[in-house]
Amino acid sequence: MSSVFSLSLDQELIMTNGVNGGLGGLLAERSSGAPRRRFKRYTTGTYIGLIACAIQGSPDKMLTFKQIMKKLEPFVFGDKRGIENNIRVCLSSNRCFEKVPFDPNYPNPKKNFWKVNENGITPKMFRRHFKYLINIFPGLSIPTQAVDECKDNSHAPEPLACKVAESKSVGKFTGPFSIDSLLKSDREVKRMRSTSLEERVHYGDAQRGTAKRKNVYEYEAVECYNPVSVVGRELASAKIPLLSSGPQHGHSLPPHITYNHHVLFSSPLMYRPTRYVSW
DNA sequence: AATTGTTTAAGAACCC
DNA sequence: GGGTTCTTAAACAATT
Repeated sequence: MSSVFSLSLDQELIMTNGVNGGLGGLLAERSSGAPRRRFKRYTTGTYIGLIACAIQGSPDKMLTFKQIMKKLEPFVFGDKRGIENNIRVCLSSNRCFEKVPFDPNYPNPKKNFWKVNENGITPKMFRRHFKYLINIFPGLSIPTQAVDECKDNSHAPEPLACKVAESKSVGKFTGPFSIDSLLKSDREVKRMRSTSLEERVHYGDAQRGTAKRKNVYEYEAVECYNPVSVVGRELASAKIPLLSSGPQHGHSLPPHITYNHHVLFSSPLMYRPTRYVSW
């Protein structure tokens, strides 16, 4: 079975800063012996988002490091080794990426698939690394029907489903994990939840490894109170329609909208068909 | 030797 | 402005 994961060099997925453009900018060449390069933060994309998209665009939702590099190859210019290093750092230091043994019977620490661990995606990470998907997914911002029945929202984990029901918003979903909320300031979101959420399970570090991380995610963990993907829950509770049959702005949702958080990454429609990369 | 993964650290951009 | 987050570089270990 083959799958086509399309990436467009000139659209929102790829970082644009008007200078270098695309990964050619983010992944700029480093001249040997030169002082540490000043990097330009790109507004709409990061390594994490890109890697996640590459992985989720694969048929099995997991790739080896080599396969990841292969997927991103068209966007890699210049110092390939440095870029590989950066991607490795990203993979091994972020909890949103998870290793899967190449062969479970013979686990090998150096031979793994990498997959996206949605449990490791916090709202903050979502905003930072995936928010550009909002522009690609009209369904994430369209008015939605009120989600007023917990029992019918069987695809969504209970805690959020009930929270959504509490909000009873007609027209637009405004729950704590609504896209709007996700795009609001963390402070606002935390204030919204502070009165209703009691015990939260600490997630540990969203990133692994470095010393400077050790106290970083203390408060961020507050946003993850259930071992279920925050992103997935958000989409579930908002009953995001599949893009292929999604409603237009101002239209009501079709009756049989099912929760499929994989749409976040898997739909080929998330990319404009400007340039395709197949694998 | 090459590849893969982990860890540390510094600097810069981002966010509150 | 200060804390946080991301990018980059580099060293190192383990494995192929």
